[in-house]
Amino acid sequence: MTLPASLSLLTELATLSSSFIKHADRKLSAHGISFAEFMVMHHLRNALNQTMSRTELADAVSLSASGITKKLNPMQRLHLVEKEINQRDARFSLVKLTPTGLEIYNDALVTCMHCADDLTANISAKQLSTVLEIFAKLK
Amino acid sequence: MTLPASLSLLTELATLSSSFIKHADRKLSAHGISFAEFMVMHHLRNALNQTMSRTELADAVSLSASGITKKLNPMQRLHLVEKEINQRDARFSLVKLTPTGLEIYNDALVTCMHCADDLTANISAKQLSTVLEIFAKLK
DNA sequence: AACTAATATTTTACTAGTCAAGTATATAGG
DNA sequence: CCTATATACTTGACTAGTAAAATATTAGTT
Repeated sequence: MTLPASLSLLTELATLSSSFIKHADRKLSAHGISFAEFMVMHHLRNALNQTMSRTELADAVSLSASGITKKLNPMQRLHLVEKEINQRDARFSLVKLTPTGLEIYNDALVTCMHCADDLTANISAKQLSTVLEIFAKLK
Repeated sequence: MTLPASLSLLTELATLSSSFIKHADRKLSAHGISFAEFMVMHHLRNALNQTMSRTELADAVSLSASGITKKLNPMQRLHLVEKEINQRDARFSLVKLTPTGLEIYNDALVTCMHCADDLTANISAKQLSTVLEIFAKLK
């Protein structure tokens, strides 16, 4: 009995990402951060004013509300990010990448790009863009 | 400054798989198992004699040696899998899917295929096989 | 056979996440 | 206004994973 290709996609996706994240984690440890922390900084870096609300950020990195709180606490202590109170609504607190955070992000980015290149070493640029197009349609 | 596509692949892969696994976890909870447990049973189901060594299994699901021990313990208590001692080398212990485990796996498989179909609803069969081909080259 | 090294697994101590309950603030309806 | 409800976040109790040390067994050398 053959299984549908869609199921293979699900299982492959899980397996691949799990091993790549572990690989990236090992490499990023040189910068003192995890891949999850890199992802937080990555989203902040590309946000307007390098600032996002905690909920936006949680969604972006697929973490729960409490998950993002617990992830950001140590990052604040290390001055990678800082909290800003929203004047209009004191319930929201905005998270902003600090200059230190930006610096570490930029260093980590180089490392992460090496990881990404290793990962994609056996596929062509065309294939890469094909996969990205298809990824955009998954959900 | 634009980032290389390879990096996007890495970040998209992480984000997609994280949200899909959460989705699958919610659906599979109806069968009393997690997606990670499903993956363990999935690999066992497709193994010769529905039996694998713990190390093989750990590699297959990207878990550490201790991770697989902790994952299998409750599965043994629920009689989803059973331990078999290898006669030739008592260090190895083989893990086998039980009849109960197989039954639950088969039910969960249906649920998981629905998840996989939802996931791939917006892409064609051709695109699906293209992605799988490319996935096979990543590493 | 006895000592060393390698392999497979488990245990221990720790980190990172979840869900549910709790807190603080804002909004809407009477 | 004031109560009810919703929203944004945090805290607490718990689960799932890791790395490193401990244990058990096998294999290789002398």
